[in-house]
Amino acid sequence: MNTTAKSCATLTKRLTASGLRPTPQREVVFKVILEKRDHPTADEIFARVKSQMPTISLATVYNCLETLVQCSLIRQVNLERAPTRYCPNLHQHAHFHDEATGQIHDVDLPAELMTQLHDVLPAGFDATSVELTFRGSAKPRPEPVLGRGKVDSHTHGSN
Amino acid sequence: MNTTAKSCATLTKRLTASGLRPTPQREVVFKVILEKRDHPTADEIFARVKSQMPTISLATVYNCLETLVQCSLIRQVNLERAPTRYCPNLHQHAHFHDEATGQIHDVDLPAELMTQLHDVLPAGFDATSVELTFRGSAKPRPEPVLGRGKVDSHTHGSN
DNA sequence: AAATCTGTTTAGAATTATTCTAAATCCTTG
DNA sequence: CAAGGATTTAGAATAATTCTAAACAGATTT
Repeated sequence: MNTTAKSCATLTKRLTASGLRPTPQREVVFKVILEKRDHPTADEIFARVKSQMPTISLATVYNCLETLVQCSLIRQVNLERAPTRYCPNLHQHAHFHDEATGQIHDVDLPAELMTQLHDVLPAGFDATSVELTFRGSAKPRPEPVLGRGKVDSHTHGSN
Repeated sequence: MNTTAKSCATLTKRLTASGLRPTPQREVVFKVILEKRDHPTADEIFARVKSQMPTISLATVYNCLETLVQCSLIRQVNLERAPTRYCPNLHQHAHFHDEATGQIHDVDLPAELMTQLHDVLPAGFDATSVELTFRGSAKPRPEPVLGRGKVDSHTHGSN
């Protein structure tokens, strides 16, 4: 079973579980996001999708994205005052926004740190989600990975 | 020296340090944000400011806010797809966004945790700022403060 | 198969926060 | 006082997103 088929199965499962239909539009939007593992805006996704399905409308892309987010198949990333971006990486991770290049990098968050983050909340505060964003600049690294932490490999959990 | 006079002095100092002028508009916008320590939008600030200075324009409020943010006199808070909010609390803190009420609460972040956050970044990644936002719901607490952490008192550093 | 029903897609209009523009005004300094 | 740069202002412009209402699709019932 290849990745596309697998993710398509996941999509169908999640959608039907919520009483929603696995439409061709939803499939292609999801596929496009998984394919190129960056953090595209709705417009960029629209452009990529149109080459495969020229009749799709921007409104549909927005609809599909909302659905996919609701089904926890993708994540939404809100930066500054910029258009929303979408992220296929479902692992717990933070975002590093390189202000020089505009690029967004995923940064792994150790489970231990997540625990500590939640412990920072006073009693009575129940967080359903945490968003952590760094802003700054990243030096280009000639070597693969040599840091203290590591940049997430963007895998879409196979579970 | 009362708080208003003090913060006004800070404002003047910071502005002139950047070659900017301490105008009445900038003063009143800053004052209004310090007065009611919530997280107002530009529109809300505009409304509050207009009662004191009826001739001010919304564009000016936006201009002033941008200036104040640049001088690190206030902080900008970006939530979801909602209008930008502004925050007078300059302590290192996170935000808790109560989805039920729409309210935003400041949450203190221990310096120790900040260090750990920065340590999560791979080498070559230099963060100039960190934004941490929790989303969820907060149970109303009848008692003052009883949590593990504590809700920030919103003070505007007197240094 | 026709009729129905619900969910989905679509194009385009509408909304809305924010930024831009260009003119008027205000300070500061010569 | 005149000149010059910064600031304010009203209103227009922009741009991301949402809304609307009609068309469509696919499953289910008759």
